Amino acid sequence: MAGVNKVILIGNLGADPEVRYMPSGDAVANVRIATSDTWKDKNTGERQERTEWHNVVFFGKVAEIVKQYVHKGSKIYVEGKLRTRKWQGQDGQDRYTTEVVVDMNGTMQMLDSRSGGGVGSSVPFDDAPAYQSSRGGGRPQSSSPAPSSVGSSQGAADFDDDIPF
Amino acid sequence: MAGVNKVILIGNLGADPEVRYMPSGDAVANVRIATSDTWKDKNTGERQERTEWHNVVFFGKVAEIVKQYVHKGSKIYVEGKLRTRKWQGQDGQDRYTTEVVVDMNGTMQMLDSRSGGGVGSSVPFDDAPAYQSSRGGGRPQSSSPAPSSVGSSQGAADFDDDIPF
Amino acid sequence: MAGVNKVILIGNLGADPEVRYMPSGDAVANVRIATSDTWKDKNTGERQERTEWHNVVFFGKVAEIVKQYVHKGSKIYVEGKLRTRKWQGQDGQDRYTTEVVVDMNGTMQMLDSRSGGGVGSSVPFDDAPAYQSSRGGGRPQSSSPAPSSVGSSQGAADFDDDIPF
Amino acid sequence: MAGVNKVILIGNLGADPEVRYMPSGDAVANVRIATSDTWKDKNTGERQERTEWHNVVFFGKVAEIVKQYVHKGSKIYVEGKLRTRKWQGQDGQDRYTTEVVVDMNGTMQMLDSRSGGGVGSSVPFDDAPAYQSSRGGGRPQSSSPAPSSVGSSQGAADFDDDIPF
DNA sequence: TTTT
DNA sequence: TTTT
Repeated sequence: MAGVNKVILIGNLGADPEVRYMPSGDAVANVRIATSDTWKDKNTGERQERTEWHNVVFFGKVAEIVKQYVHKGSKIYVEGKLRTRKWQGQDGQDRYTTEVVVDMNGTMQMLDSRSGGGVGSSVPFDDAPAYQSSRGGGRPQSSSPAPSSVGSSQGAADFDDDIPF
Repeated sequence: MAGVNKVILIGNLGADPEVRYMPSGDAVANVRIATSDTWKDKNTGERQERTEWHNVVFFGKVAEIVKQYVHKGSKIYVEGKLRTRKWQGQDGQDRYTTEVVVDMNGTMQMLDSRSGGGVGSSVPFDDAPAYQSSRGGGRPQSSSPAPSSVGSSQGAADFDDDIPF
Repeated sequence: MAGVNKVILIGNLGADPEVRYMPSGDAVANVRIATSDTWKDKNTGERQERTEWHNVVFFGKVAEIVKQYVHKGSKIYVEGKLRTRKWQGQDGQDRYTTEVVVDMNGTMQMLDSRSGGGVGSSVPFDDAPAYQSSRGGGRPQSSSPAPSSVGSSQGAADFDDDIPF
Repeated sequence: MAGVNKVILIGNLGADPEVRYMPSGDAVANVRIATSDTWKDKNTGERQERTEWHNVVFFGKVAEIVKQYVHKGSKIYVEGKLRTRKWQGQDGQDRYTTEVVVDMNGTMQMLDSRSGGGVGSSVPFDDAPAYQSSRGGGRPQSSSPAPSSVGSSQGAADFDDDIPF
C-alpha cells in the first residue's frame, strides 16, 4: 500500500536529551522540542503565541550525535515520521503516545550558529557502546568536530556506514 | 520564537469522515488515515509491513470539502501541523491525544483518479450551515464539480474566500 | 555547512520516461512532470490555471522502477533535491538547467489506483544491465508485482540492497 | 488537476537581497541561497562537499521582511514552489530559469540566533512604497522588532493583513 | 557568492 | 520545559 508519513520540525529543546541503550547496543535518544505559532487576534489585534511540544525519538547513529552535540536550548531541524505507541497505564488501561521518530531514514540538523563547535570531546563515544552496532563498524576518532547534519534524507549529508560519524 | 511544525501524509481513510459543527457554524471533520511502511527483514528477508493510523482534523472550508467528497477508502494527500490535546479520562486523569491539524494554512488533495467526479450534489452544502462562516461569505453553487485540492499551501490551489469552492 | 534542499512534487508525466545507462551500468531515468495551480482571479472571478513542468531525474534503483512501471500520464509522488547543471549551448555560451534529482536519498511513489498492477514483465530487467550495479547485487525476479513506493526517505518503503525489489 | 509543488530550503545568502518594486507598489526580493551536501567518498574516504545555489524570489509582504532583516550570510528557512521562467537571450533564443517562489502561500524564517534583533530601524519601511499594496493596508510602525517568521504556511506564524508585520 |  |  505504501503512503507518505513525514514530519518536519524546527524548534528548541526544552531539556537535555535522555539517552538509553538497546540490548543490541544501539542508542536511543529522546528529546522534547518546542515549536511555536504566533498570530494576531482577529478582534483584539493582540499578538498571540501557542507553544507546541513534540516528543522526538532518535535511533542509531543520529542518536549518538544528539547525545554528543545537542542540549537544552539547542535549535534543531528534524525530519522524521509519526508513530503512535500503545502502552499500559498503571490502571491497566491502554494509553497512546505519538512521537516523531528519526531513524536512518530521517534527518537532524543543528541550527545554532556555532553548532557544537569545539564540543567534540577528545574521547568521544567512550561511553557509547551502541557505537559497536551493526550499522557502524568504524573506530571512534578523537577530537572530532561536531557535524551539523546527520541523516540519509535529502538535503542532509549522509554519514558513512564505516566511519563513526 | 517561531519554528516549523509540518506534517505531510499520503494515505487512505479507514472510515467515512465524522463531521460536527462549532457554535460559530464552522465545520470540523475528523478522519483516520492509514499510512504503511514496508521493508524486508534484515535476517529472514521476509517482507514486513507496519500500518500507522493518524488522527487528522480538518477545520473550516476544507472540512466542508472533506465532508462532501472524501470517504472511506479515499486516498488523500494532507499537509498540516501537529497538535497535542489534553483531556480528562473518566478516572479524572490527564490524557493526551496528538492530531494532525489541517486548517486554512494546511492542504488537502484527493488522489483517487476520479476524485469525486460527479459527486457534486445538485444541492451542495444544504446541510452545512458552517458555510455561512465568517471565512466564506459566498453562495452555494449547484452542480459544482469536485475540487481535487484545497488549501493555501504551496502546490495546492487556493479556494477563494468569497466563493463556495 | 550543511543545509536542507528538498523538493516534493505530485503530478503527472507528460511522456514516457527516457532511460539511459551510465558506463557503470547504473540507470538514469528522465521524466517531465506537470503540476498545476488553480485559483480564481481576484477581479474577474474566473478560474485560472497554470501548469508548471518539472524536469525530474532518477538515479539507480529507483530509475529502474520508473522505467518499468511509470509511463505517460502516471501520477506520482516525488521527493528529491534541486540541482542546477551548467552546459554549453551550440553558441558556446553557458546555459543552466535546474532539475529535481531523485537518488538513493529521494523517494518515488506511484499514486494511480492500480499502480502498475500486472505490469510486471515476465522478463524484467533483461535490458537493464544497470541492475548489476554496485548498489544492487541481487538477481532479477520474474513476474514481480509493481512496487508502489521506492526510496529511503520517510514514509516510503525501502528497497533492500540485495533484492531486486 | 492540481498537484503538489513544494520546495523546502535551509541555507545562507550569498549576497544581500536585491529588491525592486512592481508598478502596483508590491515589493519583489531576489536572493541567492546556498545549500551544501557533504558526504564521504566511497573509495578515498575523503569528505566531499557540493554547494548548490538557489534563486529565490519573494513577493509581497515577505519581500519587505527580507529587505529589512535578511542580508548576506543570513541563514534562513524557506518554503516555496518551483517556477520556470522563459526569457529571451540577446541572441533572440529562448532561455529558461528556474526559481523558488515564495509568495503569500510560502514561508520564510530567519534562523540566526539573534534574528535581526535590534535591526529594526526606527523608521521602518520609509523607503518601501510597496507597503501600500492591496494586501497590506496597515501603517508602518516604529521600532518594530524583527519577526523571525513570515508566511501563511504550517509552522510559521501568519502576519495579519491589516498590520504592517 | 554563503556557511562550517 | 525551549526560544524570541
